[in-house]
Amino acid sequence: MPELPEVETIARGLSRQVTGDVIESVWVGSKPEPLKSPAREIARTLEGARIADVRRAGKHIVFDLERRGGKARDQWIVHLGMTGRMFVCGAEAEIPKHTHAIATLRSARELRFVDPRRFGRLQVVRDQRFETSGREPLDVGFEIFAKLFRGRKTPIKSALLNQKLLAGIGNIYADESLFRAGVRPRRRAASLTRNDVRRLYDSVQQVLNEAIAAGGSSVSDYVNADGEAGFFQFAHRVYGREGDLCVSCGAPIKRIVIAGRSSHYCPKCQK
DNA sequence: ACTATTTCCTGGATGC
DNA sequence: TGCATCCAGGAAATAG
Repeated sequence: MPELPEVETIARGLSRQVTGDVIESVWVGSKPEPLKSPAREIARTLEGARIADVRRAGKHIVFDLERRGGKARDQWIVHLGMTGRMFVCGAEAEIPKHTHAIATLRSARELRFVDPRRFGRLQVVRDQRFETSGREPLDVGFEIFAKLFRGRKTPIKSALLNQKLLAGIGNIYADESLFRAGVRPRRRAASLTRNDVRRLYDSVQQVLNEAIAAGGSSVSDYVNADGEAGFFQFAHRVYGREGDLCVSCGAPIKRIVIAGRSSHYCPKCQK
């Protein structure tokens, strides 16, 4: 499932493939489509626009668009949800099931959005810079990071998943960060000591940077913009390892459910 | 203002 | 083999 490192990897790949290309026409699938903006507005905003850059914001892919001669700051925002894929292919390539949008490029290639589970979302933002409400975990300073958890009764795991606080962390990297920080997922966010928060801050940055370097985690069917799997799943220490032995102390990894999300941790290493 | 719970959605795994 | 059921989870909606 695409979280920050996977989206970062995809956005980099797409940026390399389509920056400078021009969107000639757009097709958006019929009726209940995963859209946040009306199909007509998406088509109107994209058609004729030049892709100036592709980048990541939180878990969103952002296509910065440029109009001929215009100064408008339009953007095409793509959220992949759980199973969404965004990739470039030739126009002759077979159109897979669950294809919801196709942008035809001047280079005669196509940019396609495919999402079986339909948790993904397409959106356009016009004349303003798209911003996530949460902080970027790799840019935020320690003091602001620490402040996010102050006074919060919610479990630290839930706080890490809350995109309004930090944008981009999902289930995998929340669990992996908490393991490295030695903090149990059920701990109330406000109960973390300054040292806990310090270790968590360092762990989040470490895990995300290592995962980006590994091209993300391919747990279900995630592949990057070039169709290649990432390999950070081999570095997971707790996620998906229920019953396996802790790499650090040998105790069996536990799995519990917090707010409906499975959470993995080492009962011996995490306090 | 917060927090917790429910809902959306389909493919793959599991169970009988 | 086949059919039903469960589960995964990001974020929005709903309830408390």
